[in-house]
Amino acid sequence: MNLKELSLQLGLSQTTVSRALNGYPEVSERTRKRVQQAAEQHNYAPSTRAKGLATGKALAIGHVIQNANKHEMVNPIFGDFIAGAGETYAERGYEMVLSVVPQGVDEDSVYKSMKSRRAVDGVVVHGPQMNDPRIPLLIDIGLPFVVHGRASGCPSPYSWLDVNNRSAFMRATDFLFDLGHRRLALLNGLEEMDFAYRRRTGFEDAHKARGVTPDPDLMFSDEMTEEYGYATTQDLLKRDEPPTAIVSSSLVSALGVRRAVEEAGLAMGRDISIITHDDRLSYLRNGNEVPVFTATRSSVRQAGRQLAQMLLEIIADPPAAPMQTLLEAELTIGTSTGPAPT
Amino acid sequence: MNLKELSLQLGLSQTTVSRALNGYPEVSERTRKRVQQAAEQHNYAPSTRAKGLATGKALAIGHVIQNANKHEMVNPIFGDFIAGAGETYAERGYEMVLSVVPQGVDEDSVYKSMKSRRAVDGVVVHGPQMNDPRIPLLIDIGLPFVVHGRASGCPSPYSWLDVNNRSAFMRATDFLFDLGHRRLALLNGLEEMDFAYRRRTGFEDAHKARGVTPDPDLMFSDEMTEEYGYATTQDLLKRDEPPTAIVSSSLVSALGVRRAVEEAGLAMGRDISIITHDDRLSYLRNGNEVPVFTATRSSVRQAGRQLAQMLLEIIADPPAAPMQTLLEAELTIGTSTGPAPT
DNA sequence: AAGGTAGTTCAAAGCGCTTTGGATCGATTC
DNA sequence: GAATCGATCCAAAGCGCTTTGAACTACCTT
Repeated sequence: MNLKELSLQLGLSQTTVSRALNGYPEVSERTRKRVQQAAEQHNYAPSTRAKGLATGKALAIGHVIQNANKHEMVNPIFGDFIAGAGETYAERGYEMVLSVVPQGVDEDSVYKSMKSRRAVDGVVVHGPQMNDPRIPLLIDIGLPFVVHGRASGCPSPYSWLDVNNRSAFMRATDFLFDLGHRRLALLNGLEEMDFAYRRRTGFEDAHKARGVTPDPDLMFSDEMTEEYGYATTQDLLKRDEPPTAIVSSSLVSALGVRRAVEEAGLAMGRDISIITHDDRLSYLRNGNEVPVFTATRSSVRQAGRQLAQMLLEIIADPPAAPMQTLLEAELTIGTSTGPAPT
Repeated sequence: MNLKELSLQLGLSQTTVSRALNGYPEVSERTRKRVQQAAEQHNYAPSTRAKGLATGKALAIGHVIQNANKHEMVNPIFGDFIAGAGETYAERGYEMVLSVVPQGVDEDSVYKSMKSRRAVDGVVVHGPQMNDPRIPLLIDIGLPFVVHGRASGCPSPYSWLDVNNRSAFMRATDFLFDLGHRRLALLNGLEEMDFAYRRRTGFEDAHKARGVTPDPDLMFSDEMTEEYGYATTQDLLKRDEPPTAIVSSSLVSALGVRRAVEEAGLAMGRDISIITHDDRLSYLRNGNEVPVFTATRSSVRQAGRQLAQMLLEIIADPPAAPMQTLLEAELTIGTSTGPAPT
């Protein structure tokens, strides 16, 4: 069923039917009702393609997954973020287009192609790195976008939504200091990622505020796997002066940390304290009602929802200045932290 | 830049330019080269919408994420599956459209809408349950689809790609029997999921083949979280006659199992054996080179790639009979299994 | 020289929608 | 009674592509 057929059925012009369905005022309420009913009955919905062609809008937002980084790693937060963003799109009648960058293909060309094919009205930039080249590119080709995170070092302003990683990790570190800890380890993500840089800064700044010099031997950076948390912690515990507390960038790694700790016959919160960041992934909960780990937490799904709203606003009504949203992570107290052992 | 402008630039008709770019034979090689170069130079690519309108194809595949199940859980395998499927789409010039079912909206209506809006050429059905109602629906509305998994009890034939869950779990169970184990526990996923049903069947059938009656008190079914693995194992170990081996449906739960085991001062592979299914998720590896857990494994990313290929084939050239692919999981031996303690 | 042919190229229709610029009509105003 | 007006509705153009059917070459054939 298409517009033509439907309007023929109704004995109305295509114009009127189209206007009735799109809520224009120059259609009588009686007619509108009649049209809406007929549309429903015949299961009519305007063709996305035709509508897009006619309006010049794609009614779609692009998300690009870089497949290329080490180990073909899909970002574990991806699913939840997408779910959040998708909720917003669904509410607003937008479609979400996912583009996987094939091996050996330049990621830039994916954005250029999206632009020239007019396939999307805007894109979301995932996993920004420091000085991320995608930002100048997108500004250059004039494709609206919002970055999930920030990219330190980018000269031009741009829209973003980010968690205040620095303050989160500063608070976490402070919290440990308050508990009497002095030797703290940091299990961070890959340093080229902007969020990892900011977290390290928070960790270091908290040290400096207490007049403590952070020990480079206690700071690590890698892909945040369970194995990484386990192996690093094992190594740490073997040292002469092991740290009394560990700050982890991810719940996945924290599971590994916990394993090493328990395997060594130690108890979290008593012998060694652990704070982790928790993205509130749906399939990896930090306990049920009561959190297991003390954590800086911030729902990545909520971030997805909100970021999508920002992007749609920007598309609907391009603002003079970029939109920037900084979310604060909560510090939730679990059982993995306690006073420093004396 | 659009077709009209490009052909004006070149002094050719739109017809010729279109044909040159689409590889039709009635264009001289000289002209084609010229056209291709000009297209590249001006960054021209045909508008997806216009092309779709003209050809009647959407050049897009839909994936629907049900957001509605318990705990708003996004399936952890989702990211990797999508990444795999996306690779195929990218190679073949297709787009991937993700649709999140908003809370309170009927999932059926999402498929109907995709069909009536002609937004996609086909869809992938994720996470089939027993007697899944989506399958008759899709057959009814005539939207091509392939199911990732199977749906026991569906009367009409349909295309699917699945791992042989039954044989995988039968082999795993057999393997444990061969090692002398007799009291085996099963930590399965939610029973309404078809894969969970099949895995249980494999587990039970292996018992029957040995003349052993599976103990219902040792069989569990829940969402496959770390906590579930941990709590269940803890409980099991407290019993008078704890099982000597555990079969787990997911690596995430297996991590919990391991934690409970180690916390109890026992060693995997010596005091208690564990086999888990491993979807080879990129962010949750089963060890690096050497697997930690003995596991039935099958790459969900590869499944995504292959399933997407099937669907594209079906769309390009509808087969008389449905296409069905059964993948066999490998049994990889890690350090988590060993002879039953005597 | 007329006719046939393969190789190129093109004009125009059509895909299904939105939107512009009227047209129609009964009611209201002067 | 003519003019104005608001409320409805419509015909047709246009969005950017593909594809049909035809035309125009140059080159052979006979």
